[in-house]
Amino acid sequence: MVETWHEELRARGYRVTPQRQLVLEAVTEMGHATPEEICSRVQETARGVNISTVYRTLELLEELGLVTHTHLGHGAPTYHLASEADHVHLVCRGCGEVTEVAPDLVHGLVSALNEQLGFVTDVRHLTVFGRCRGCR
Amino acid sequence: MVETWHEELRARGYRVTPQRQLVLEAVTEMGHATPEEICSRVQETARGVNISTVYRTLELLEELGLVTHTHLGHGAPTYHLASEADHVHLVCRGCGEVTEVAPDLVHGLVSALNEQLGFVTDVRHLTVFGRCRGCR
DNA sequence: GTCAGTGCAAAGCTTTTGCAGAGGC
DNA sequence: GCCTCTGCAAAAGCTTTGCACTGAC
Repeated sequence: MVETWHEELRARGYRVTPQRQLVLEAVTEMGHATPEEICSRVQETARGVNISTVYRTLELLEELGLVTHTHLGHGAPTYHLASEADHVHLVCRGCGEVTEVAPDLVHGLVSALNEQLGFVTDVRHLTVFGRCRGCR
Repeated sequence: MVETWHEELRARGYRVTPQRQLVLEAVTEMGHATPEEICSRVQETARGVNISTVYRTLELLEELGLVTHTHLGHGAPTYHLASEADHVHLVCRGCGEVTEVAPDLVHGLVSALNEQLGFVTDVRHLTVFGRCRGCR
């Protein structure tokens, strides 16, 4: 799977740049990260990289289907690799902890929405708020 | 249930003001609305009301348990009455339409999370992204 | 009369945009 | 060499804050 996305980029008339490679690397290594965090990580390697480039790159990578984002609360969205196994996010209002759970937990919900309403759920974007065991 | 929240306010050392009454009325009438929209609505009655007052009031009303908010995507959160029947939000990525569905659709999910992980779901804050029938 | 609440203006934070120069192809 | 991408700076969108005046009690 080495760098096949380079071809994908070129095929669509986009260019392969160091910034784009670094952003994708950062997302790969960090798992869940905000644009700000990704930018900091990238800047450890290439100091000049601008936050607006990170935003533009994330938008591009998302369009290509390489990354996705989720809203885990008020603030900034977090990005992670689209190729990671699907998972649902649990966010605890007490301690703020984010847990990933297997998507089969929501399978019933997804089927019901599809059958009853024709609504196709984007499972990767699903975030459940509540309170974890320790914070009740 | 007429104005029992007035007592609640006073009991906690807060005051009952026209602005607070108008904001609560607006939320009641509008269902799902952003702070901006609520402000506009309030200003139809009382022109001088400031957006920062709306923010401060919503925060207070939420603390009192009278209203809740949900994030329906990138932009501003939307507020609605906490006393409204619980419901889950479906947001279509195609047309942006927001649909409310009965919470029993997610009952299986909620039970599973509670039994398997001890996680208590805040159903009112649950938003499901995807594509509606017309936008597939 | 006291002190919480308000309006106003300014600042804060995240994200987007315009533009000239840099660099991938 | 062409044209996309980048950095920079400025603007835009949403929310918060400081402060003096207003008004609920």
